[in-house]
Amino acid sequence: MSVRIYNTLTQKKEPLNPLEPGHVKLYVCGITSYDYCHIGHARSSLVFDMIVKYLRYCGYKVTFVRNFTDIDDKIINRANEQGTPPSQLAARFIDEFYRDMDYLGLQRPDIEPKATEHIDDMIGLIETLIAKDQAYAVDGDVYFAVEHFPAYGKLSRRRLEDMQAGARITINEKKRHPMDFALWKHSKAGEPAWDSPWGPGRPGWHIECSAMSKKYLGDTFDIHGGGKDLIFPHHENEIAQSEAANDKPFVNMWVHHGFVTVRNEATAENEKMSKSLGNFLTIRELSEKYHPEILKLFIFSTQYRNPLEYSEQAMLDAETGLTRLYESIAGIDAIKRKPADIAGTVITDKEADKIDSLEERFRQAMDNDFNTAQAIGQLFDAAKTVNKILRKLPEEQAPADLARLDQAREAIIRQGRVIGILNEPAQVFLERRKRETIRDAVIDPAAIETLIARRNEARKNKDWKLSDAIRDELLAKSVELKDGPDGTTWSVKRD
RNA sequence: GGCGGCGUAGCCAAGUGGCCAAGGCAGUGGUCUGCAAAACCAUUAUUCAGCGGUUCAAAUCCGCUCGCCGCCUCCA
Repeated sequence: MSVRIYNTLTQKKEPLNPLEPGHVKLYVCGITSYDYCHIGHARSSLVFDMIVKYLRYCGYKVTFVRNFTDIDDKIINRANEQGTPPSQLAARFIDEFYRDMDYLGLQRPDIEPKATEHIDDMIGLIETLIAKDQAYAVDGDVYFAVEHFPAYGKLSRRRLEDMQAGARITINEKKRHPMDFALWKHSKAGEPAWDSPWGPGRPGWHIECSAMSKKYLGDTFDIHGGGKDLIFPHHENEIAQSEAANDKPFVNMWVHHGFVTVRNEATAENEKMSKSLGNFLTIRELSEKYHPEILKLFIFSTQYRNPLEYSEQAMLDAETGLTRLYESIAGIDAIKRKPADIAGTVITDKEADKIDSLEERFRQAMDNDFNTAQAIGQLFDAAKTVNKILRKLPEEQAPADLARLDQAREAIIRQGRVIGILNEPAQVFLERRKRETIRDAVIDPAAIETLIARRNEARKNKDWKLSDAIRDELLAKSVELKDGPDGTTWSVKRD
């Protein structure tokens, strides 16, 4: 059994076979730092974090590189609008990015190279391409000659002729072929500039990834990832640059995740969330409303390659589901343990098997191109089994049953953490959730406790009318009561 | 126009040719409860957009039709 991953290059699921056995080298295109990150960036970060976590869980050593594009036309334009130096703007949004990543609870990649710190590497690569007649300099610019690279289009499956037909290509007299793309751009007065053999300028967008991946991962590495929108032109161009320069295959597997879409109220249709459409929701906004694990459960409830529609309702569903998992764990934590000296068991073979096979079923789902949706289904299935057992657990329990429940608890948490959830003690999560929901309640906890006491007094006197009146009163304020064997507990109902 | 993808229950979403088509949310009936809530049990797609084809066998493979989305311009 092995991890199978969908490779955009071959359009097939393929077994992962690292060039260096047991060591996966992964490069992911990171952000261009000129604005706050949106939920689409969150999906990207979460998906690759999950992939890294899962591969490590499987025993692989993973070297994970993710870059920052900190010099680019968009950065320059935005900096000019705001009257700040581009370098300052870029640095600021890298900080903001880290704040978002911390909210999501993500580990840092092993290496996070910045474009501006690798200008020399890029210049070296461009010189190699010019020497090989794969690139040419014109008036301080350098362009890649796509016609000199026969494999151009192999990732995005398009031919040069087809692209020209419908493309919106800006006419550029300097280019020999309309699809040639810039490796180096000469700088106008006042723009950031680095010295180069072609005069002062800055790198084109694509060359940084070719240069930095080569530096940190070598000429050929295992996996290169990014959003589907990067397939063309960004990744296509990276392949062209790297393979033309190195004369070696660039990347073995290309992994691309799908978009987050959002409903357009005007057209009632889903559309990609993007800056140009102005319909994006920032991670910062989400962080004010939702626990990060809710966002993760929402994002991983769909396989990473499929589109994902964001909605408040979907987030509320995810919250309900996450709470369900935590409550199941809390149920095990709350067992009043009185091990009895009995060999018997209340756990059926089928239930025992559900628990014993959880890890295996989880791995099967994840091995199949990181099918988190299916994997999560296995977690819920296990939680259901746990609940079933808890319900029939006697006051004095068989040690074997307690051991099995502890095993279940451990297994659910361990698998959950691969997708970034169940990181907190269940009680902490549930208590905090309760506190957070209290904020929305129109009544304070002390008053609730007073009412509960009055109601329990009424119940003792079998004054059901008063008892129900108090319960209804609290329910009207979204406070839900639960009468259990150990007294009455309450929670805030969300609607 | 070129290329890629999607269409599975009220909603979300798995399904790598062959036991009863996972799982979640919502719903319904029941157990429990003074009544509730939670939990549990049962139930909710004789069917996988439609039509053909391949096969002993297809949601899964092939073709066509319809609908939707994305890329081809910056984009996760």
